Amino acid sequence: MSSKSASALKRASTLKEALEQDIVTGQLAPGTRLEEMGLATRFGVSRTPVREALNQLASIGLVQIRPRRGAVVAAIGLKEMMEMFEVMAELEGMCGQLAARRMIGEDRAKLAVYHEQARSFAQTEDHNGYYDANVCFHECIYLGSRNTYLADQTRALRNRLAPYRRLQLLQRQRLSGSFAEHGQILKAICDGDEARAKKLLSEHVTVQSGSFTDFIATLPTELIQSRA
Amino acid sequence: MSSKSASALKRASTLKEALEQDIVTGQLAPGTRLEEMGLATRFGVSRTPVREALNQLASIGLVQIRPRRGAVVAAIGLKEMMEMFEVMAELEGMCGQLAARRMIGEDRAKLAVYHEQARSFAQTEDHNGYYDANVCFHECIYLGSRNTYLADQTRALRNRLAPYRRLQLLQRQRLSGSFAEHGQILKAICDGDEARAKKLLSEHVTVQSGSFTDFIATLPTELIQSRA
DNA sequence: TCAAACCAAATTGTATACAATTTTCTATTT
DNA sequence: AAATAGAAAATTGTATACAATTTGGTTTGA
Repeated sequence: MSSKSASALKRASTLKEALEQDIVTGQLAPGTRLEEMGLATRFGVSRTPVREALNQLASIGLVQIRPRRGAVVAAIGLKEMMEMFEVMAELEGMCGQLAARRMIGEDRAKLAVYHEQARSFAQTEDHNGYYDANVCFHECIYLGSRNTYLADQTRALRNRLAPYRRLQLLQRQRLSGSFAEHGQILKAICDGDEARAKKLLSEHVTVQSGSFTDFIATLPTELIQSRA
Repeated sequence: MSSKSASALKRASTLKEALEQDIVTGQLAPGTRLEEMGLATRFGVSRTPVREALNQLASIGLVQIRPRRGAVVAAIGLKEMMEMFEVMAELEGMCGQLAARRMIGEDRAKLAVYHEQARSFAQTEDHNGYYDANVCFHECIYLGSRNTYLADQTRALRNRLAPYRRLQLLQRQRLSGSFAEHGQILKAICDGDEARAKKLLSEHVTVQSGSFTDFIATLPTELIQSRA
C-alpha cells in the first residue's frame, strides 16, 4: 500500500499523492525536513517534479515552505489547530445540515450500511478498521450534501487534521462514544432534521466546544508557539 | 497599480501576486489561455518560475491546469458557483458570529469607521471606491473573528469569486442596499448579537440587496460555461 | 575556553536543454 | 470539396546546469 521505496514513479502528481499519503498517515511526522535532492533520488526523478509536488502539498497546507530555507511537513501550532477545528466543526455541520435536507433514500441506506460496518470495528476495538469506516461514514455525508465544493473543502481540511485526529482517537479510546454519536447523526439525517444533524455533527468534530475554544482563540499570537 | 507590462519581476511569488491581481480584477477574463512561454517573456523570466506561479494559482482555484494541455484562467460553472456561494454564506456568517462574540471595543470602532467611509462612496455612486471600502469592511470582520485560518479561507473564497462579484456590484441600487445591510451588520456586531450577525452576513453574501437569480441573470454567458 | 569572523559545503531558486505529447497545417484520397 | 492521414510546429513535462543564499565548521583572536 505504501510507497516508501517505490522506484518507477514517473509523474509529479503521483509523487504528490505518495507524499500526501505518507503525511496523512503519519509516516512522515510533522516537522520532518523534506529535502528536494533526497526525495528526488528516493523516487528516481529529478528535482523539478519534486518541487512541483512540494508546492502542491504546500498549497493544501500539508507542507510548509520557507523561502530559501527548504520544506518541512507542516506542524500545526496549538492556536492554529484550534482554529481549524473550529472551522471544521462548522463545515461538517453544514454538510450534515444539507445532507439531511438533500439526501435521497438510497443515500440514507448507504449511510446506514457504513454505520453498521463501523459497529463491528467498534466492538472489537479495531482502531485502524474503525478509522477507515469512520472516513466512509463522513465521506458519505459529504457527498450527501450535494455540494461538491463544500465536500472538497471539508475533505481537504479533514485530511490536513488527520495526523492529529488519529492520535486523538487512539489516545482517548473514543471508539464506542464516536459510534454512539454516529447513531444519533444517522437518525437525525434520516429524519430530515437539519438543525439537529448540523448540531450533532458540529459537536462530533469539536474537541471541546465552547469556552475553551474561545479562550485559545482570543490569546495573542505571540503567547502561543506557533510555527518556528 | 497594475503590472501589465512590468519588466523586472524577479521572484516567483511576486509573479503569482501579479497574475492573481490581474485575474481577481478581471483584467484576465475567465477562460483566457495562459501560455507559459508567453508569460515568461512578458515578465522577463524563464518558464520555471512561471510554472511555479501557475501551480500556486491552480491550488487556490484561480487557474485550471489540464495535464499536457496548458493552463487557463478558471471559469466557474453555474453549479459550482452556486455551491461556492452557499459555502461563502456559511463562512461569512461564521466570521460575523465570532466577530460579534470576540471583537473588542477598538475593533468595533474601526469597523464603524470603515462603514462611514463607505457611506460617501455609496452616496456619490462611486462603484470602484465602494468596492474597496466594502473589502475593508469585510476584512475587518474577518480579523474580528480572531480565527486566522477562518479569515484566510474566507478571504480566499472571496477572491476566487471576486471577478463575478465585481459585475454584481455594478448593478444599480446595489450600493445603497449593500450599505444599508452593512449598517445592520455593524449594529448586530456592536450589540454582540451573534445569531443576528451570522444571519445578516449570510444573507448579505447570498442575496445582497437582490435575488441570487438576478445576479446569475446578469452574468455574461461566456462566464457561466461549464468546464469542458 | 569562548566568541566572532570567514571559508566551504550544501541546498534552494532560476535558466536552459531535451523529451514527449498535443495541436495545426498540408497533402492526398475519395 | 470534404475528410482523413501524416508531418511539422508548438507547447508542456522533465532533466540538467548554473547562480545565489543559507548552513556548518574551522580558524583566529582575545
